[in-house]
Amino acid sequence: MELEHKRQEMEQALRRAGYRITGQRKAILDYLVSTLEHPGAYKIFEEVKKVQPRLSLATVYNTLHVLTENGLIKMLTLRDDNRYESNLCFHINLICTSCGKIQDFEAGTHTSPEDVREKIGFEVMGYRMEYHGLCSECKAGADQKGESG
Amino acid sequence: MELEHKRQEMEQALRRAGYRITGQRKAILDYLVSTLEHPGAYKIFEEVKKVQPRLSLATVYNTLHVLTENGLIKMLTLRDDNRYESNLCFHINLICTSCGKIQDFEAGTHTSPEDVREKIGFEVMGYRMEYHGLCSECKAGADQKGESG
DNA sequence: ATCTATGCAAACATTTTGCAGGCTG
DNA sequence: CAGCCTGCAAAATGTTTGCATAGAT
Repeated sequence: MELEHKRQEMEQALRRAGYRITGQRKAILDYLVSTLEHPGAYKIFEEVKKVQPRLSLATVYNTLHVLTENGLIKMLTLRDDNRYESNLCFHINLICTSCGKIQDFEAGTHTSPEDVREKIGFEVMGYRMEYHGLCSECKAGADQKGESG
Repeated sequence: MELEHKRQEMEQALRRAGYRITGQRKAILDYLVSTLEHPGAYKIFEEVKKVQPRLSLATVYNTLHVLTENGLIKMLTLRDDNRYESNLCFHINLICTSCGKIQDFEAGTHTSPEDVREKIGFEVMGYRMEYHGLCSECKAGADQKGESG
């Protein structure tokens, strides 16, 4: 199964990075790769608890932290809560301002709001674009360190 | 002065919406339109307090809420805190993953990561695109209400 | 004069931390 | 078997709320 494969890859990545694979982490990975929702920490806690009844919220936070740090999942931060997604391919997050649902939309290079409306009926009212990276100052600092080593 | 003008327009908008223009709100608007930083609530509190010493944090939150609700400012939510900006023209938020600084980049229709690097030396490592609007279900609901009224 | 907005502090929700013991490798 | 990871509960952080009073219109 495709998802099973994806989870196994994530486990390998964790192992390689020196982390242990516990039942809790497995279960959290399972849930994250299988859901299309963009769950928050508490939602993850509730869902995974069905499989791991003794799970604690702190463990969820710990695991999410580890996964984020290692680039295995991404954190979306909405106005009131943090959500997580395991879909790392580039896509547009469609955020409904009415019900709060988040969908992913696979984007081509020149995807436009019209494409989104035509294909899945999502009505775009506004958008936001973020680039993450290094500002010129920080890049200069990083370059210096890199050159000297 | 341009900024003064912008603040006055925001005051008018608030007045039209039935809000009162208090010294605190004026001062907060003043600060928001004048800064290029993307301050969080506490930063705003600290800065505006220099002008309005009796200002309370709750008032800052209240005002930010009112301004956001009325579309006069936008909230950026980062991983750990919420930031605000009064720049409503479309632009790309350049978020430095090293120092956390946020800059705005005026974007054309086809701005690319290369443009950003060439023009201001920001090195793009990743990006995120969000569309905000109505999902198909919510749109259907809104249409029904609209038609029956 | 009216009624909203303020300041203060307590309430709240969410995330992090510290410690003793269990489990992975 | 060693040391990381877990669960629990308490601590820390950021935001909201309730109430009496000041202040805008």
